[in-house]
Amino acid sequence: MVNEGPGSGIPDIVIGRLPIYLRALNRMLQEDKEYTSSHDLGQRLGISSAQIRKDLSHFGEFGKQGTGYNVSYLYEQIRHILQVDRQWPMAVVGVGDLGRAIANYRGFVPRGFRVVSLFDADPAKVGDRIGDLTVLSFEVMTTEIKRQGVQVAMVAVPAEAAQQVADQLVEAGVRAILNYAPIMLAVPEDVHVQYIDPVIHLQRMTYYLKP
Amino acid sequence: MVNEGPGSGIPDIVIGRLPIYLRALNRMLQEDKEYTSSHDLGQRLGISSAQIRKDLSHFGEFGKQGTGYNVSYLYEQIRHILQVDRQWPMAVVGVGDLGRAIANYRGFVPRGFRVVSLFDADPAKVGDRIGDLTVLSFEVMTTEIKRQGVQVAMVAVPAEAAQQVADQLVEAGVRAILNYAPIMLAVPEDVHVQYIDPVIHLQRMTYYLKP
DNA sequence: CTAATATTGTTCAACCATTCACATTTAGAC
DNA sequence: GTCTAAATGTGAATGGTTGAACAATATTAG
Repeated sequence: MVNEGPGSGIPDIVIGRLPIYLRALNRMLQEDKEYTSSHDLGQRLGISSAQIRKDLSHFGEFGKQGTGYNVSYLYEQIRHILQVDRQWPMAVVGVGDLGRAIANYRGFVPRGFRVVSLFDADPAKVGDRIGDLTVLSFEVMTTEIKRQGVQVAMVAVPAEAAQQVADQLVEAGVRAILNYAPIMLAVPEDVHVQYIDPVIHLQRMTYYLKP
Repeated sequence: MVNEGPGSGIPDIVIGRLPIYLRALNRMLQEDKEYTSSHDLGQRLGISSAQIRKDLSHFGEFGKQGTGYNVSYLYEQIRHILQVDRQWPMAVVGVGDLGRAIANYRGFVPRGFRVVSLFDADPAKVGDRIGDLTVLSFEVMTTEIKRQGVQVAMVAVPAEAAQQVADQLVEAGVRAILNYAPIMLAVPEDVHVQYIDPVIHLQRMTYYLKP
């Protein structure tokens, strides 16, 4: 089977696991591991081997019976499926402590992303240099994002400002937003949003922390 | 029905949505909204009203027919269920840019958590003051965590160090770990782990970003 | 070469989660 | 006081995801 592309009916939950497989495969590459199996991979990730085989089968046949999967080949295939076999320029909006940490993070580039512009509403921060980038004002955000062809943005502003920022990003052509503000964003159907709120994860765990 | 507590068979996916409901309810409180409905709440969150009613029904009957839910009452009930109607002392391990951002974040306290200690392996960082906390060395980590009764920790160290840190945390009595390092942790069954890796979220979105 | 072992891709059954639909209750209008 | 509209909580139906099992195939050992 060769089945790929959006709207082709591959469950979103399957797409959500591919990056996890990718991360594990990358680690295996670093360990100079040449072959793996669904069982091996599943062991590391706490996922059943059947599920891994089924997930991959949505996109093609990547393994060999008896042998398993060539790590480097499978890695490249999944990179291609997820479209991270290229580099996505990314904008970061909000340069507080978190925005700064994001801007300095070295982990994006090897995995398909690169921060190319920083924005903040605070005039006191505009002009600051972080790494080799200069913080820009909200006024130039739309034109700058358009100019650089940015389609992916990370939002690290206070909750109160997040929706307005998102609106401006969408207006400028951004199609994927990773939102760190603790609020749901309303965006057009064709714009993707993912959320990161550490407190949500913490609260999910305390439920189970009975004495 | 009065059904609460771990092992009582409430699906984990339901527990995972409660913090999201809580966040929306908190926002309604700020807006001085007195009543809400499953429909209203679902609208804001992009969740069906039926699902919200069913989720809540696992824990009791919190609404009134015809009227809906009293925001403040439902808020307190969910806070109680999740055990965030108290303050959990929290340790942060790894004081790079991210650890620093976490340590300075003002969003934990109003939602049930408080960072009470910081640790780093780098002797150059030990002794630094961040907010009103002093960075401590790994040597004193176990004793300090035990002394303060910390059960919740956030890990913001490089992937290579994360497993070792987790082992030490578990040894010290930590039962819930929020891991920012891009690697799966092996922990005993009764220890809970949640993961935050922004790149995972980004890669999940680029799949859909076909031209 | 043959037998034994390992592993894939896929089918099917079991399980889990979501949505539908409705009886029931409440508030508010007239 | 009665009627209408709004909303809950839940049982039944639907839809989706996971796991077990197996035929097919590759590798390795003898």
